Amino acid sequence: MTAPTVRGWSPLRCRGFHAPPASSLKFIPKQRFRHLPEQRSPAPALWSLPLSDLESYFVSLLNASATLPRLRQLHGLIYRSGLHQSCFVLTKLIRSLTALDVPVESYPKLIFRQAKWRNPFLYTALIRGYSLRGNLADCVDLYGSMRRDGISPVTFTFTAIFKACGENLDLRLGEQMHCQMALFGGFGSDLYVGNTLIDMYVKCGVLGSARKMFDLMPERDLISWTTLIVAYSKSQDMASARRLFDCMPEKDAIAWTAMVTGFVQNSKPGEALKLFDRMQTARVSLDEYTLAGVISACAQLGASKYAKWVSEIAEENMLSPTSNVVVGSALIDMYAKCGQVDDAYKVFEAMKERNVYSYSSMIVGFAINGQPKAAISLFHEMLKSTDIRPNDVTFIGVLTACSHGGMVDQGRQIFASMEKTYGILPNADHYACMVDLLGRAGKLTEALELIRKMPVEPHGGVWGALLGACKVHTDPDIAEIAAAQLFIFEPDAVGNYILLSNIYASSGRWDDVLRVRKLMRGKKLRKNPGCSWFEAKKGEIHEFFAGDTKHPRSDEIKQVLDELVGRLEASGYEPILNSVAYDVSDKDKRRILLGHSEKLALAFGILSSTSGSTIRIVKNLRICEDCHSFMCGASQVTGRDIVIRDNMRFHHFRDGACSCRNFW
DNA sequence: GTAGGGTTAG
Repeated sequence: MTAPTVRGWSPLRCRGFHAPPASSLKFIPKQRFRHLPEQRSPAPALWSLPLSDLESYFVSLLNASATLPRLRQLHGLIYRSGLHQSCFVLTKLIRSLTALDVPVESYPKLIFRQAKWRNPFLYTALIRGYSLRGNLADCVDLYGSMRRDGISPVTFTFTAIFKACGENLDLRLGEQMHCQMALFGGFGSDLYVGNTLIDMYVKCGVLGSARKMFDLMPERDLISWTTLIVAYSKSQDMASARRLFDCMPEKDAIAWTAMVTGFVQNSKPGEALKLFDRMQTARVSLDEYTLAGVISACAQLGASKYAKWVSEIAEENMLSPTSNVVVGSALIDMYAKCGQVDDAYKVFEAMKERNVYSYSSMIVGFAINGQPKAAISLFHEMLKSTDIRPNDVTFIGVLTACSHGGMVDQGRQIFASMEKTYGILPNADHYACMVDLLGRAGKLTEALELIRKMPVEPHGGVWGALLGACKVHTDPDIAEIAAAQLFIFEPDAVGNYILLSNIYASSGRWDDVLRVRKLMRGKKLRKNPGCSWFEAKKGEIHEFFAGDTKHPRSDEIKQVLDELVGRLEASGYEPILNSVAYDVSDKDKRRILLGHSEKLALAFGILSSTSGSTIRIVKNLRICEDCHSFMCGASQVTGRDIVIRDNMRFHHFRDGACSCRNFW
């Protein structure tokens, strides 16, 4: 055992004494001290020390003790040495106990009750114990006793209580305690107290009060600034977050990371990467947290050039996906979102440690890339050969897989097992998956019934799943019900109006089509122009709009497209004219269909890429039926793999078939 | 005693 050196204690000052070997602490029978040990005569060598030295010595032992049996042992020794009269030692003991999972009510409270003297720190240690477990009522009770005993609180007392108020979202009590604290004066200028108050107000959802606190603080540190930046970004106010960030007198890696991930969480991956670039220019070190945010930004962009770039950065910074579970899981998600599910699985396989994030990302990755069987089998493997328990997101992945794989019964079973076997209450998102599962299988009435009976309030996702299924199965009546709800939840989402209008168009209900168009005009909503992107070999992105002739190689593109249409028609392709939601001539419909942006992108892809390589296209809107059948045919006659990521999902076209099994 | 992270379906 190393001799302790805390608080001026030195072995040299205690002639003849050496710290006892660990084995000498074993002589106290365990059960005797289960609760409070009785006093016994001290061991001579140790107890001959002056009390102040003993105190320091025990505190150093307590600081180094991380297990309950060891703390019990020390407790015994403390009583035998007479140190149980020292508030300092007892405070440390209570703190060490509450840092473990020892319930405050049992052991720590007993020590507190038996203490001969109680000072503010001893009270605070127990209050903090309650606070750590989110037990606000007992925190405040004890604070009351403390005041009745005539003991003045210290800064720690208030930080513990404010933390508990934040955890419990109890704004009223938080404000009350804030006023109480003001009566004592002085505490308000304490940095820790100020920062904890900012955090409390943020957690309680009153950003205004948090900002006021921040503005009133006589001095601020990195934590004050970062807390507020995160609060702004969580409430989708990136402009305020950015303003604060730019005003920060100095920034550390955590502040930079908070800002980068703020952009990611607010679906601004481009901004996130720009800021990350600045972070690197400023030579700020990065860690797994930063990288996870950057990888997530790349995942949102979904372009493989970023995948390569970010993998290199990870390696340069010794953050290998093999050994770092956070980086590994983020990379799995990124590759999956770039449509490179094989690369995602390579990362997954190579990881030394996996957790529920790694498994969920991989399961979702398989599910959205048209490999439902792989997703389900990975789920079963996780249950069978690991101790990792699925969480709500894992079930989203599994249910999505069942839905895309048409496995209705299996989906129903898994959905039922969520609560029964895993204690996870299905939320509205899970119901959306079930509606999707039933809807894709053509069970539209059953899906509607499920929504009407669900115990949680349905949200836009649930009705959207139903509307999507109505598109696949052309059911304008149920579509009307779903759309009516969606127009309430998402009044400005153009896609829903378009979808309903397309369903009407497919059923030839042109009057209704016009009615929806009028509704859109009334709300000043415009259909987003269809746009597709193709990433060329060197990573440059080529953009195509529907009917676009602006590309420098437009003539060649048209030539390739005409040639392709010829070959497709020879093998039986017939344009799906229903996909045009305008009441125009068939000739015009054919012309409009041929101008769809993904077809232009495909033609350019064929023109500019090496033969045999996969053609990857990203599209801003949902792929139409005609383009879908066109791509199936194109993959067959050209022998090329085509991957299209539309705004809903991935389509992997190979040998004339799509991974989505024609349901999307 | 106080600040940053990765997985979510239509």
